[in-house]
Amino acid sequence: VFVSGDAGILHADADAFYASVEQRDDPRLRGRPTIVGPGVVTAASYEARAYGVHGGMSGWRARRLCPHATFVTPRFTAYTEASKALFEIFKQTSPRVEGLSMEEAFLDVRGLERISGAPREIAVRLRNRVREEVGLPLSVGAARTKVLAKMASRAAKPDGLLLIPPAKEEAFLLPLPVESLWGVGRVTAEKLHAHGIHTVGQLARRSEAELAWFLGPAAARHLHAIARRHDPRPVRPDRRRGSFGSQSAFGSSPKSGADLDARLVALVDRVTRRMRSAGRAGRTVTLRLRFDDFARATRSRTLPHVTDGTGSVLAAARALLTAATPVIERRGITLLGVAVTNLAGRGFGAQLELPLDRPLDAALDEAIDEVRDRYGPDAIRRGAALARNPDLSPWLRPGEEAPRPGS
DNA sequence: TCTGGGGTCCTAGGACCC
DNA sequence: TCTGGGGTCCTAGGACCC
Repeated sequence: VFVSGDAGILHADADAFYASVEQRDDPRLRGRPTIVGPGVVTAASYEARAYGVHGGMSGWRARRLCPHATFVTPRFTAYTEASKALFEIFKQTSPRVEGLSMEEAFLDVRGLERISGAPREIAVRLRNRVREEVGLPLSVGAARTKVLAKMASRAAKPDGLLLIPPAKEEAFLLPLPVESLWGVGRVTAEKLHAHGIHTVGQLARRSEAELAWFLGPAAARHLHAIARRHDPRPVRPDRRRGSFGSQSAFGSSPKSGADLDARLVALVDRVTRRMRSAGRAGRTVTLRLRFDDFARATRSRTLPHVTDGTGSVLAAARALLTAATPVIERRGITLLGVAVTNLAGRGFGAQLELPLDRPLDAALDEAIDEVRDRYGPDAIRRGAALARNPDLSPWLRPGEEAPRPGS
C-alpha cells in the first residue's frame, strides 16, 4: 500500500540553471559545452562538466580543461525572468512552495492526490510543464522528508526524477558517503572521517552526545537526526530573507582611501536601493573585508533605528571603514562588501478564513496549529512574545525607536 | 581549489540586566 | 570581594549552500 503522504515532499531543481538558459536562448550552444562567466565559472553545462569543469572554478582553468567550450557573459535579467516563470509553475503545482534559490524549491504535495494525483504523477507533470513552458530541464526528487527529497533530486540529475518510498530510504541513504549529506561540507566531513565515520550508516550508529563533542550541539542534533531519516522540518512557504548584501572583489594593487570610499558608496547605494524596492529596513550594518592573503574579516555596528536610507547606512559603513584603515594598510585589501541585517518584518503568521458560524476560539486554535506546523514548535512562544510587546524590533518601521539593550 | 557574488545558520565571548 | 541562576543583545568568525 502506497500512501501519497509517504513521499509527498518534492525538491525541484533546474539543472545547470544559467547555462541551460543560455542554451535555450541560443540554439548554437545546445549539446555543446557551455560555460557562463568569464573570470569565475558561475555555471557549467553538463557537456562542460564531463571535462571536469564546475562552478566556482577559475575561468582560465576551465578553459584549459575544456578549450572548445563556449564562454558566455552572464545575463542576469534572463535568469530572473526564467526564475519567475519557474516559480509560477511551482505555485500552480502546490500551495506550499519554499524557494531555496533562483532555481530550486521544495513543494509540499501531501494531501493533493484527489486534485492532482500521487506525488509521482505530480512530479512527472511538473517536469513536462517546465520543459514545455519554460524550456528548461528540471530534476525532481520526491521523498518523505526535505533532506531525502533534496538528495533524491541530486541523484536524479541531470534531467531526471527519483522517488524514494519509505521502504527504500535506508537502502538509498545508509551506503552514501557522509560528504554527500546536504549540509556536510569539507570541514565537517574531515571531522567525521577523523572519528572513523565515512558512511551515513556509520554516522547513524553514533549517539548524539558523542557527535556533540566534536561537532557542537546543533550540528550533532541535525546530523544525528537526518542520518536516522528524521527530519520534521515543514515546507515553509512564506520565508523572508534576513539580509541584503553586496560585495566586489578587486586586484591586490594598493588602493587609495578615495578609491575605497568610492567603492563603498557604490555598494551602499546598491544595497539600500534593493532594500527600498523590497520594502525592507534593517538595523545592523556589516562591513566585509578580504585581505591580500585571502583572510577575511567583518566589522559591524547596530544602529538605534531601522533604516533603508543610503545616508545612514553610508555613515555607519564609513565609520567602520575608517576604524579599519590601519588593518587595511597593514594587510592590503582585495574585497570590500556591505550588508544590512537585523531586518524588520521577520515574523510568523497564518491567515485563516473565519466562517461566521464558527466560534472564534476554535478558529484561533486552528490558526495556532497552522503557525506551529509552518514555523516549528517554538514559533508560538516567540510569536506570542512579539505580539505582547509591540516595541520589539522585528516589527519596527523605519524611524521608529528600537528598544535599548537589556530591555 | 589560487578563489565571484549572494545568501543561511550556528558558536562563543562579553556587556549588561534582575 | 568570594559569588547563584536566569535572561537579552551585540560583535566577530566560521561552515555551508547555490
